[in-house]
Amino acid sequence: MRRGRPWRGAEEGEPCPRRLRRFLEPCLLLLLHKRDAHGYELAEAIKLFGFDERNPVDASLIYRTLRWLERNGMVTSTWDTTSTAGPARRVYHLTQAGDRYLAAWMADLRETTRMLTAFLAEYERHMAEGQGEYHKTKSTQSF
Amino acid sequence: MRRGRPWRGAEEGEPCPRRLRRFLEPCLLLLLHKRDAHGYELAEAIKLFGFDERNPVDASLIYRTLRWLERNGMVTSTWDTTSTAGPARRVYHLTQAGDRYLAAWMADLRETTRMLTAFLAEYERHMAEGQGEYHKTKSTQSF
DNA sequence: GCATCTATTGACTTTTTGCAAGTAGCAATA
DNA sequence: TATTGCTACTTGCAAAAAGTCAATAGATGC
Repeated sequence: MRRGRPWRGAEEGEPCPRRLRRFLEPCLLLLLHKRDAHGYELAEAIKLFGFDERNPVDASLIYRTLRWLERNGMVTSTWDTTSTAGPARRVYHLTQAGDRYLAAWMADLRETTRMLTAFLAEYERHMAEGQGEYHKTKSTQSF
Repeated sequence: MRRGRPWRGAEEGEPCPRRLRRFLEPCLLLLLHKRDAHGYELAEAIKLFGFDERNPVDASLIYRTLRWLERNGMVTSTWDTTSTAGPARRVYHLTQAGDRYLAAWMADLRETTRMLTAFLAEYERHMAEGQGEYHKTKSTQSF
């Protein structure tokens, strides 16, 4: 699988690639809310959530996250040895705790979206007001 | 200043407190786009962006981020010794590179918001469809 | 036999954040 | 004038999160 590229700082004037901390958790949980699945499969499906070629996730991070979710009772797993091809697969299953955890994550992400939207609006408002120029207001003024 | 509380994992069924990686950068840059300011002042103003009592940022992170921005040419700083009260203040000033960096951050945050909104919509869609129940679809179905 | 795809794991490193302590100037007040 | 409190900034260390890389291994097709 493709690997995540490192961020070389501000050299190219590019900000750190947008990433929400632990965002893989709600992604995996939502997929498992739909149906049971194994890691490799989830690694493919996760691309639908914006983890494509331009923003890849390392497979090991997916597996690690799944094991963390299991250790914390959010999912359970069983080995599927009747696989059609390749080695055995660890198939994950969402628990009730995982279901609640997902709901809490979603509430949190809604809040994050609200906050982000407000932040972006504030930026637009400020830029519209000052025609994109900076350090133009007196330093005694409040923000 | 108040400190950020640690996250004790999934024990309480709570997700990791919403945080965008390095989100302090665009926050500080936007404030400095408005006018020059020193760290302590920025630490107060940043609360407007959702860093309040429930979601505090450690002051040291603010100062560290400012020094990082300076090392990378996004801001410059000078000492203000004519302060009305307390010790000298390091006053930060946005550079043109910082201005561009902020613009790149904003483009990135807009993209993040789009992605997040799509993710939330997909969750709602799925929940509306299945009445909130999970593991109900056949494992042969795609996601 | 060898390459390729499927599938998972573990070790190591770096980045980012959290936490604590330290320094220090100035002002009010007891 | 000693103490407290607010302003203001810095540093070191630890922990959390993420990135990097390599290894293992079954199955299939050439």
